Amino acid sequence: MSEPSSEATVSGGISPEILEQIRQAVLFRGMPRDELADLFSSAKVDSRERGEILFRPGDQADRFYFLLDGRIDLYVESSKHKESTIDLVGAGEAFGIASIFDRGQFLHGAKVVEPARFVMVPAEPFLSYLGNNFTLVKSMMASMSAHLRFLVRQVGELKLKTTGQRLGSFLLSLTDAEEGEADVTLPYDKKLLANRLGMKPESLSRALGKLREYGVTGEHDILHIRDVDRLREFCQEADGL
Amino acid sequence: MSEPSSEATVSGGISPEILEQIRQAVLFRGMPRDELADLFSSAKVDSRERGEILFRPGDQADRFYFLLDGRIDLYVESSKHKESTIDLVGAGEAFGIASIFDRGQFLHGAKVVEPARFVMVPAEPFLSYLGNNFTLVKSMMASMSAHLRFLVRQVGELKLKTTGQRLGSFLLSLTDAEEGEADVTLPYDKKLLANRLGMKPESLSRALGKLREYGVTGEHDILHIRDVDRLREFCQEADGL
DNA sequence: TTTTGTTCTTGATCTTGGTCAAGCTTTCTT
DNA sequence: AAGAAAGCTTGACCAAGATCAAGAACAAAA
Repeated sequence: MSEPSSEATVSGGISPEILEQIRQAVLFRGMPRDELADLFSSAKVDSRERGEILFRPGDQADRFYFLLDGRIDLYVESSKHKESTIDLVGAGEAFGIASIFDRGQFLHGAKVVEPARFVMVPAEPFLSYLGNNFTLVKSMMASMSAHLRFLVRQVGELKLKTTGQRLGSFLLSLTDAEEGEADVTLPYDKKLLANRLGMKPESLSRALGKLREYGVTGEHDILHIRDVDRLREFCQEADGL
Repeated sequence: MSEPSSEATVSGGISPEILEQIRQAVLFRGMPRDELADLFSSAKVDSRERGEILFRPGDQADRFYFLLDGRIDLYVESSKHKESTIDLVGAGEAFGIASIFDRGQFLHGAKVVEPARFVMVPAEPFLSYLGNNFTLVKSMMASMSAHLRFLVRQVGELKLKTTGQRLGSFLLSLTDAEEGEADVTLPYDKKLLANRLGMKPESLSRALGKLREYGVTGEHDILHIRDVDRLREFCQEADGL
C-alpha cells in the first residue's frame, strides 16, 4: 500500500502566486518578496496522490516541505506493521524543517492522506541563507518551540488522560469559544483522528458516546458543544478530584 | 510538598571553573572563552534542595538553566494532583531554553529530585547575543531538534509499546553495545524511572520480571543484558509479527 | 436500481496496566 | 539497637481500551 513512486507533476520554478501563499505562512510572514524568491529559487512544486510516501523516518533530510494543498500524515513506526500518527499537517504549514538541523535524518515519515500539492525546498541554500537573517532564525526557533510544546502536551495527555478526555481536549482546540456553546467541524475522518489521538476507531466512537453525557452532540463530522466550560472541566479533571 | 522557597546559595559572577564546565556541554562546545564569559556575565549560580520547584508550567520564561550537579524533573500537570515526567535532566545539560522562544512561558515545570547546583541565565542578553553568532544558533537548533526527536520517539513508544518494551528500549539506550551482552546501571531510582516511562512503580517491577524471559537479570540498579540483539528484537516486535 | 466497498457504530470478550493491600528490605533516626 | 520511614516486590482485583465480529449508513460504480 503505497510506494515512493515516480514523480507526478513537477514544475520548474515557483510562481509569484505560490510565493505569495508562502509569505502568508507563520514561518515566513512578511518576508521581503525578493528575499523570499531568492530563498526558494531552488525549490520545486510537486504533487502526490493519496497513500504515497514523501519520506520515511531515517531517510536523509536534505530538504524540507511546504504544503500548499491536501493533507500529510507525519508518523513513526515501531515495526514494519505498526505506525502511529504524530501530527497531521494541513495547507499552509511547513514540515520536516527540524530534521535538517538534527543529524540529517528525518525524525518521522510523511505520507499523503489527501491529494497533496507542495513545495520541496533543498536544505543547503536554505541553511546558508539563515546565517544572514536573524529574523527568520527567530521565527524558526519559535516554530520549533511550538512543536515542542505540542509534543510535550501530547505526551502529558497520553500518559494521564482517558480517551474521552483526549477527544474532548481536541474538540476544544478546534474552537475559539472560551465559554458558552460552540460548533466544531472535524478536520479529518475518524480513522485518522483516532490514530492522531492514540486510540482505535472503535474507541473513538465510544469516546464520542461518552462525551454525549457532557453535552457534545451532532452527527457526521459536525459537532455541537453545549457548554465549553463544562467540557473543559471534564477534560481536566483527574480521577480523585 | 515543596515551594519556590527563598534562595539557598547565590554567588554573584561565574567562576572560570564553572565556565569551563559549561564550555564542555554540547550546546556551547568550544566557544571562545571570552565570548562565553560575556554571554554568561549576567548569569548566577544557585542551588536548591530536593523537592523544590524552579518553575511551573506557564511561568514567565525570562531565563533558562544550566545544570551543574544533581537532577531535575521536567514535568507537565493535568490537574493539581497529577503530574507526569517529560524528561529527567542530569549534570551538564541545559533546560528551559526552548520555552524562551515560544511565547515567554515555560512549556513544562522543573522540580529538583536530587540536590541541584545550577546556573540561571537571563534570556534577554542571551537573545541579543544570538543575533551575532550563527554557530551558536545552529547548535541551538540542533539541540531543539534533538529534543523534538526525543519527544517524537516517546509519543510513538507510548502509543504502541507495552511496559516491557518501553523499559527494554530504555535499557538499550543506556548501552553502546550493538550486540552480545551488556551491563547497565539505572541512572535514577525506580519510582522516577517508572514515571519517566509512563507507568506505575508496580508495573515497572512486573515489566522487569517479564524482561527476565528475554535475558535481563541483575539486582538493585545494576542489570545485565545477556543478548542485546534478542532484547532489541523483543522491543521492536509488533503483536502479529 | 442493485452491487460493492467504505466508514462508522455497537456488542462481546480479552489483555494490559492501574489500584489496593500486604510484606520485605534497606536506610535513616533516635 | 530499636524504631520509623522509604523503596521495592508480589498478589488479588478492577477498569480502560484493544480486539474480534457483525451490522448499519452511506457513497461510488455498474
